[in-house]
Amino acid sequence: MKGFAQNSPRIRDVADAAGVSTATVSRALSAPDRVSADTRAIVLKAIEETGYRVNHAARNLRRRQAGGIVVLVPNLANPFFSQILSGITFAMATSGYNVLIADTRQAPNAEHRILDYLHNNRADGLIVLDANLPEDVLSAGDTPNHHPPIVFACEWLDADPRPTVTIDNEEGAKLAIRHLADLGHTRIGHLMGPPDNILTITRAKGARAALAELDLAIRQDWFFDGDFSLASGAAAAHAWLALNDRPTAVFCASDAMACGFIGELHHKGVRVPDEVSVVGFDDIEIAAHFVPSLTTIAQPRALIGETAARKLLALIAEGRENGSATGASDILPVQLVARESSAPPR
Amino acid sequence: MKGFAQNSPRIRDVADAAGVSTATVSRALSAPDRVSADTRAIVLKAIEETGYRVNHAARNLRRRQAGGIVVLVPNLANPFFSQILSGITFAMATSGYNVLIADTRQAPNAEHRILDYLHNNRADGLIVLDANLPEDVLSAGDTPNHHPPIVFACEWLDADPRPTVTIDNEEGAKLAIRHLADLGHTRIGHLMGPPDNILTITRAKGARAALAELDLAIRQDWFFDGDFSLASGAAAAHAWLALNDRPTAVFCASDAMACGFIGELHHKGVRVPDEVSVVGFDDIEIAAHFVPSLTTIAQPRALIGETAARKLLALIAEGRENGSATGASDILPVQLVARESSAPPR
DNA sequence: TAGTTTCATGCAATCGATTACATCGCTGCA
DNA sequence: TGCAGCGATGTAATCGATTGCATGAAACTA
Repeated sequence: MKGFAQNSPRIRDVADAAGVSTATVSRALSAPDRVSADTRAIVLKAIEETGYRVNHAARNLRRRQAGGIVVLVPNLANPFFSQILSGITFAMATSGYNVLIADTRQAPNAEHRILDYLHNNRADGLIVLDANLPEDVLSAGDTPNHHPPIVFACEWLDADPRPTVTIDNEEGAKLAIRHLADLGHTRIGHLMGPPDNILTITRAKGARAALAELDLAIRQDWFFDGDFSLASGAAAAHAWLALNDRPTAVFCASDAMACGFIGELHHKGVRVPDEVSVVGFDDIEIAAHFVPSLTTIAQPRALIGETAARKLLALIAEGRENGSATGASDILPVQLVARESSAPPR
Repeated sequence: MKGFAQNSPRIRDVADAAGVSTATVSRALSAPDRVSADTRAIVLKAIEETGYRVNHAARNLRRRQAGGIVVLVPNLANPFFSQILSGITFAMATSGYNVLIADTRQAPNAEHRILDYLHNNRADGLIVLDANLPEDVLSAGDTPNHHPPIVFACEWLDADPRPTVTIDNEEGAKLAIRHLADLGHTRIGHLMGPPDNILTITRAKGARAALAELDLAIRQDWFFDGDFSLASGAAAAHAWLALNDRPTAVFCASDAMACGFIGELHHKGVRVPDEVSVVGFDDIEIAAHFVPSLTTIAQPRALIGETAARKLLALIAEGRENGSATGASDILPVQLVARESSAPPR
């Protein structure tokens, strides 16, 4: 036995069964209006009877395409991305393209494998959720003709012309700060993401801008370092506790950090929002069920994935016909969701 | 312009550059010891110079394979699965196989597309994380030669001979119940998953067995219905509150439900573990940071994914050589992690 | 030294679907 | 009646890598 693929019917078998040529069968499938209605019916019946399935390898070879798109995820184990993936697969479901996922931070030689994806094999397009890839991997200018279309989602490269799907991060941060100020807080801190990350930078910028608008203090020691993770949120709790002069509210750049922060404070006997108010960012599913439930900036994760996928499909189709690759970018709206973790200061 | 793939070098170009035949180039890549060391070096250099990348469509066509494996996930948006996926992609990274993901509960006509995966195209193997697929889709007996190898992970079909990678669910449930009993609880309830799910059944069975061993009450009204989700945990909180005669501890079949349960009780002013102890199942990342931190049964999710992937690779390789598809199954160990959400009854 | 084996390599068929081009029969118009 | 035009279909080349078989050289055996 050499495998299971042995005796599966080919397009030739269908053609014979239907009494037509393979070309007609092929057309009945991929260009239905190029065959007469009668013939199409006969072919479809023959396909049914033989149990024929197209061989994608052959189709892709002939069409000079890969038949799939690749999603580069910084960390698959991070639940934040699962709903984005869900949106992507949803939008891709009817497209005929496969969805491949690759974890960019995963050994071994991830970099080499990503290059493999980029150089016009394996993928007809890419959705990149990680803008912190090695510089050269994503460099825009070089040999543009050898890259499949790319759409950035969530994260992006500054001053890069390629299309992106993002949310209004700056506005989100402002909403958070204003919300806390509205509650009466005047001493507001910010727990940031990883240093080089564009989201970190943008959200911190928004936070600063809002604080400035409101004439509130912007204190370096109230801007805590983190990396979006639960653990870094817990670590920030210690930093907060160590301060002599503490902010009465902290805006965290991710819900995960907010949960870690609150959880660790709880262990130390500090109550939220009684002693400190907390606002998160993302509105992950657990946010509504956390104790206390988490005030946060909601971003439409599934929609981000869906939008990015549709945009990529459009780019692929466009590139097939002519070369006018438009790089329009979408900015999806964010929304403040007020819950228990934020309250007026004591 | 017709696309980006236009002028990418073919194996012919490499052969010309190296002054050898295409056969030799091909062998230098896929069977290095069939060419002399000298030739191999020359070929590798030529590949480097030309920037050649194999065309996977052509390779797969010739090799009569799909070049990828498919993971069927019941719900991609559920973070529980992301770490399993992470383990799978990790184990697959060096294999040369692509990892495709498909959400089995996603419109439209998901069923049809799954059949597509099953019938020896697109995928050289499947990892199935959802044992509740339509019967006929996964029926074991029919036309076995037309199915690629399948490995079930997490969930499985009862009395199905195909290989599975699971954890010891029954033992996990027993650990949870015994832990609560050790703390002094005698009135213990169980929040279950979706009715037809094999995990629900097995964990409930383990819970019942442990309660029986300990001579504790097994009360129908203390077995709550759920579906593994946060929302169903919150709903169960209302069921618990509605009881006149309440259990002092509840073992939940998933961490998500445990969090939903605790969160909703919190809203109603009921404190955990003061008024009721809670034990979860899964040890998702947030469990350690929840308020209160969650006592739970840890299962090695990344390892499950990794094990399933390796098993599948072995099956694929095996099927290529001879037909002895061994169906050995792995049961990975679980572990109780005691945290704050469980304490002696008042 | 002649015969046999082994190793490295080349030649060319092959995987299965798509599609440019050719063909054929009709319709419609002059 | 004759011919352009059109729609439906067939023929056969093609996509690019792999691999069975053949070949020639080198190494080994008797």
